[in-house]
Formats: sequence, structure tokens, C-alpha cells
Amino acid sequence: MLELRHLRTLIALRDAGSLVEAAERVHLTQSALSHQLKDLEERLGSPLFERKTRPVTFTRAGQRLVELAEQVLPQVRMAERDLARLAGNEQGRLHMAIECHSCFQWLMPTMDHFRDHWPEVEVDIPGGHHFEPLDALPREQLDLVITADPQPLPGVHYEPLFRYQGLLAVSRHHPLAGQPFVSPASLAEETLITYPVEHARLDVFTQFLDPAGVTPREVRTAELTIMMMQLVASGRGVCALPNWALTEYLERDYVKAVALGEHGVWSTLFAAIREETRETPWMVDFLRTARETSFAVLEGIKPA
Amino acid sequence: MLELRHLRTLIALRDAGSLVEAAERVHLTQSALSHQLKDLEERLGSPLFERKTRPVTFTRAGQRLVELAEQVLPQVRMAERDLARLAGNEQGRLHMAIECHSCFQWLMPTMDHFRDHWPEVEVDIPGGHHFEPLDALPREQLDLVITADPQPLPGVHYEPLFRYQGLLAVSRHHPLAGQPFVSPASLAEETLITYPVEHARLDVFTQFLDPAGVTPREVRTAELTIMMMQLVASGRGVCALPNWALTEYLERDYVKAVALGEHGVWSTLFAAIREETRETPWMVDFLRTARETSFAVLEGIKPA
DNA sequence: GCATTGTCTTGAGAATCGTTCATGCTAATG
DNA sequence: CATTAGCATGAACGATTCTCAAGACAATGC
Repeated sequence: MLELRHLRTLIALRDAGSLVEAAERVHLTQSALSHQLKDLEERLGSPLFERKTRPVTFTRAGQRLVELAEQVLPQVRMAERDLARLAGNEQGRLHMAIECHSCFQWLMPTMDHFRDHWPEVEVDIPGGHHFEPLDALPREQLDLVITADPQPLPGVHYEPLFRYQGLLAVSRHHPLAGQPFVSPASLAEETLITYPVEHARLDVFTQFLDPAGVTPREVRTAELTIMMMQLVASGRGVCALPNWALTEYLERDYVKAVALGEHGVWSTLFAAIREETRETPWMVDFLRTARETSFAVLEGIKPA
Repeated sequence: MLELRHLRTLIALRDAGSLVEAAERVHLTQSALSHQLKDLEERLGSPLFERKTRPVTFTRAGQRLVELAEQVLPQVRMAERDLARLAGNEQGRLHMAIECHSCFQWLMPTMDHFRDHWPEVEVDIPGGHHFEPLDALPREQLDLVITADPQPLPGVHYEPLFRYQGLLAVSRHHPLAGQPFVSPASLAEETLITYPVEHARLDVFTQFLDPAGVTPREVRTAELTIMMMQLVASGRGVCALPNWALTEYLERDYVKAVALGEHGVWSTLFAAIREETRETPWMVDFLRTARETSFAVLEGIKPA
């Protein structure tokens, strides 16, 4: 008997293009999906997709099911949202802070979407703080902090949102531009541009340069991504940024990107929340919306 | 995680009004449903329906889910139909005969519905046979026979459709009219009206009178249900018919009905088909449509 | 030409989940 | 106050559905 599980799998498969990544998205093993889809195909009596192509291509039957899934799953999600609201019809507050400078890109659509569905929850990003955002969490001055480096704090829970890769942006004429990846040593003579935050909060250092004992020739800071890009494009330095923060500049061929090391530097972005708020319907829904929006808006990220 | 199974259960529950009967409809036990619904309610954090009323009443959350189910399940069924057609795009023939005289009531809507979805399958009820319908099945002169008494024949499979209760229709002024049920003996002095078919094919005899060794004073036949009703209403006899064949006359208070014996006489209606045609997509779909239509159109029947 | 990598398949075992069965509880009915 | 019908519950079972480990296959690189 057809179940929603199958439809969710098919959507993941279409979005991902391969069983391996689809499995990640639905939080199952690749093998599980293989079995699941094989079962389904046997029961239906016809194959659903062509496995030998990349991305996979759906047969007519597969297309029909994907179509069904696209009809049905949004309806299911809407119902679930309504139910969550019916279950806990409590007032809520969701004040948040962002430690990650380039998060507005997906956070804004998330907030818009969320506001539509939870009018009774007050969503805001209060400005002008003088304190550490994470410390404001247990003090109930904030309810959610987006951060890439979780620090153990009593009563604070870190909910992984997605994983992203740190890339090195270099000018199009830079000698490193053609390489598949760079070694830490090759940054020893470069000017590295970073956001003006502590050294310890920059993955380039903690995960890449520090372990190799390398220090760039010079480090300078810039507040905004666009400023960094201008500096990089004009050859006045290189800078490390999340892959998704770079996509628009890469598409316009403004700068080039190379991986940090052979395997790349991967980080996880977290939503830090108070333990008590972890199970509230609106928090559950916000996190889900956040994840969905990120995957829809950002390219090259992976499930946590 | 919400699954279609849950939605199917809820629809069954709404249609049935009680867990016990809902369980029958989805071919599960009452306990299974109790567990399933309890789980669901726990995960959603709110009850879905009030169990202490008859029929059960849904909470707001329950209503919302029923609404979802009504949106989604028809879409799923349509998709399944399309898939079945995509899987086996073979031509088919579906010629049938009805042994059960009052089956047109649900068979006609079933055929209409089926024709819309399977234009390539030729559906017909050929008339003017001189042979036994069941014998025509293996000879491929017919493809499906609706019957209430399955006889073992090589290559013939009997697919149960639904169970119904045989009731005794009596005039409104008949002494038996007030009783909850009648004993076989009380028919000894009655005129029994039947369809003009063999004695052995009438449940009143095989399941009720014969075992008790009772013979009615007189047996006369009538071709059509409406004629029988006229005879019964005017006090010229009593007749045994399926409950659903009587509902329209009962509603108009034209005749009264009483059960045959303390526990009633229950029969099962079957679709007799050839083994080879049993798995073909259109046969599977026809049987499903037949069952769905029967339950929608007829009252007082139960799943086989 | 042969290792390497990434992807999908397969089969067996394991875990999980749902179902069954037996029983107990509650409310309505006579 | 017995009786019946409907629902809940818990233990044991059973069947899906997953994970794990191994293998096939194709594309890619040395």
C-alpha cells in the first residue's frame, strides 16, 4: 500500500538526483531507499526511475508519483501546521540573533514564511546588543541564536540545521584559481580577509590554518560580504566563506573558489535554543521551516 | 510521522462511527486501531476524537485531519489508477453476469465509474444467455459473475465483495412485524415469495428453513423486487431479501423487516473470476471500485 | 590496463513498529 | 444488577523496514 513515506522519498530523490543524497535528506541509509523503492516498483509492476543517469530520470510512472507527491505533501504539511497550532495554542516569542554574518539570505524568507503561519508568535531580530548572543539565551533575552560553533551552556540545546563547506574565494587571475583545492601552506604569503570577529570563531583558522601551524602574511577585516568580494576580485586578498554565500558571485564569474584542503572544510550551522522551548510546536515548526527554506534557497549544503 | 494509513483509518472511523466497525473496514483489529490512534494522538499532542459518544465525535484536530484525508486520499486513488494503467496498458474485456437479482443498484454506478477510468476495457452485461453463468467463466464467454454461492470450479477464483444480512419482509400489519427476529417454525404457515431460481440457491432455505426441517405452507415466485414488495405489503406473503435491497421500502414504511433467527442469516457476495485475470490491473481496480461503490450506496453491509 | 571512486544492488540479520490476543474497564440497557 | 457493546491495555508475536557488509558496475585518473 502506498504511503507518504514513499512520496517523501521520491521528492527527496528528485531534489537530490541520487539515492545517496536522497537518503541523507530523509535520514535513512541509501540501502533502505534502494529496498523501499524496489519494493514499491515491484508492487506497482513498473520501474519508477532510471538509475544509470545522473541525475536520475523518472519514468512516466515515476513522474506521476512525483506529481502526486507535489500535490499531496504540501497539503499534509499545512495540516500538520494547523494541528501543531491547535495542540499548543499558546503565545510565543521568538527573538533571535545571528552569529553567522551571511545568514540573512535564508533567514529572511524563513521568517516571512513563519510569520504567515504563526501570527501569534512574535518574531524579531532585536538590534543593538552589547552582550554575547549565546549568553543572552539562558537569560531569556533571546530565544534563538544562529551559530556555527556550539559551546556547552547549561539549559542550551543546539539543533543542527545543515552542513556547508568553507571555500576560499580568490581573484579570477590568482595563481590558485585553477586548482581543485589549496594547501594551508599556500596561504602563508596571502592577505586573508575575514569578518571582524574573534580568531577562534573562524573556521579557516581553527580547522585549516592553525592545525598546520600556518599564519597568513596579513589579516584584514571587512564587515560585509560584498566588500570582501570587491577586495578579493581586485586581487587585494583572499577570503574564506560558506559555499552558499559565494554562489551568486561565482555565477557572475566575479571571483573563483577553491576548496580548503583535499577534503574541504565542512562546518555545521546550529540553532541554539533553550531546552524548554525545544518541544514547543512553533519552535519545531520554525526549525523545520528554516531547514526547508535553506535547502530551497541555498546551493551545495547538506543535511546535518 | 503522519502516514496515509492514519488518514485511511480516520475516514473509516468517520464513516463507521465506531472503532470496531472502522477496524473491519480497514481490515485490522479494533485493538490495532486503538493503538494506532493513541500513538498518533500522543505524537500530535492532542486528542483526535471523543470515544464516549456514538457515533464518535471528532475534535477540531480530528476534523482537520479528516479534512486532509478527504483532500488527499482521492488524489492518491487517482494516481494509483493512473499507475495501474501505465503498468499494464493491455486491452481488456469485462463481460459479466449477475446471479443476484438485486445487484444492479450498486453495479451500475460501479460500471459507470469504471468505464470512465478504463476506456480501453470493454465492459458489458451480455443478455440472453441460455447457459449457467458460472460455467461460462472458464469457457471465456464471461469474465466475471456476481454470485452469492461459490461452487468449486477449476480455474475459478471467488473474490468476496461484502457480507449482507438476509431479512424477512412482512406486511406492516403482520403479527411478526414487531418481533426482533423470527424462528423457522413461524414460517410454516406462511406463503414465501422468492425469485424464480433453484431452491438450493436461496439462503432462506439452505441456511434457515432446511436446517430446521420447516417447509412454508406455500412458495410462489416473482421476477422483480418491486413485485415482491407489492405482494408482501398487501399481506399475500412474506419474502426474504438482502437488507440493502429492502432499505428503500423500509424507509418509505412500505413493509417491515425482521431478522431470520436470533443471529440473523448472513451471506457473502462474491465476484467469480478466472484465476488468470485475478491480478490484472483493471480487475484489481474493478473489484476495488465495486467494493467502494457498494459501501457508499448500500446500507447495512459489512466487509467480507 | 588497472586501481580508485562513487553509486546502486543484494542478502542476511536486527531493530522497530504494528498487530494480535486475551483481558479488563466503562457506560448504556433491560 | 446482570448483560452487552465498545474501547483500552499490555505482553508476545510477526512482519516490515532498516542497517550492515559485501559485491557489481561505470566513470575517472594514473
